[in-house]
Amino acid sequence: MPLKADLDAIDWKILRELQQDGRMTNVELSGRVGISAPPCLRRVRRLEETGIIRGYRALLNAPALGLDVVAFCLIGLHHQADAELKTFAERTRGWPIVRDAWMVSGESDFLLHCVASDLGAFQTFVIEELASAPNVDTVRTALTIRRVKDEGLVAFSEVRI
Amino acid sequence: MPLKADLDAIDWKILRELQQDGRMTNVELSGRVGISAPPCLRRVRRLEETGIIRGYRALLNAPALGLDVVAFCLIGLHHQADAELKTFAERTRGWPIVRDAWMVSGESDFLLHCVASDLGAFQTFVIEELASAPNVDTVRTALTIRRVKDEGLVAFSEVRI
DNA sequence: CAAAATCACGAAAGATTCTTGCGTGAAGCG
DNA sequence: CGCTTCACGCAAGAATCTTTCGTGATTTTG
Repeated sequence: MPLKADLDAIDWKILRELQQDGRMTNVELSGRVGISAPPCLRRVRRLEETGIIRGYRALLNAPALGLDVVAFCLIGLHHQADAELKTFAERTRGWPIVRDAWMVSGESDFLLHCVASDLGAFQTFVIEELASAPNVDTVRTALTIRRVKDEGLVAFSEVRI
Repeated sequence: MPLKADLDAIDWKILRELQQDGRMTNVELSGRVGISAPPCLRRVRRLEETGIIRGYRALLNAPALGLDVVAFCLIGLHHQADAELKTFAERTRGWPIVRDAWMVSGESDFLLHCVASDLGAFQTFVIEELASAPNVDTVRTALTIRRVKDEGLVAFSEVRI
């Protein structure tokens, strides 16, 4: 399996640890991956600078914040030319309810991850904003009941090189 | 809009900042939200202890790690009794390719966020693992072309109380 | 209405951590 | 074989974290 960056086993451990706890101190991290603090920090900086680590984020508890509705929307457009795709992608960035969005291939053209305070707010968004947006053909929604799994990008079992 | 926790404007600012940069130092954070470091740290600890902040995570760049395929799978089961739903939910936790998963209502029963090194690995997973798992009725996949939006849970414009 | 209690803030100080600057040893190359 | 390169780890200064404590504002209570 070819890699686009040359990471050794220690780098993978660092990624795994920071994925589990992004606020871990460097000394704690260095101890877990088996090297001293200075080279550990240099590795983390390198991973950040090369873009392998895109950033750090606090994970928030939606229900505790009064955000009771998490849903996914699959959007089909009438026309899928490059300009239309870009136009719709830009539109998603203006909708605060849409937390992240993907352009996809398959039966739909976009997949939207939405968070709203209640069902009414979500339905208003779907009807008045999403479905009535230009070029939108189909809107299929899936309301989430509960999160079943929540890991980072890299599997914990992953060990390479 | 009723909230399940009593957060003031400063708490919302903290959540917004830590969502954008989860590794921000406490002094930097305290300066941004307009209070001194000690009370700021107390607020962060409180948000962590009450579970409003679920954790911190490094965001990784999938293509740079040789993970070229990101896809979503919509799964329909034959039987949706509680036991069957739990069984399938448990099964998703054993699949490393599945990074996070939701139980949903609508046309499907589960939505899986999958990451694989290449199309072959993903197809093997879909055919040999997913579609052939017990009780699985339908599998619809949407391969992602690119990420169009990527924010945290709380909108940056959000200001409450 | 006044007194007590509660709460959160901010200053100060000690402990921890970060970060940089070398010196050392191993691996790759001419 | 010797030079270069690279990454590690020690040590020290700078920055940050974290606790303690005093103060003032708000709320509760008699």
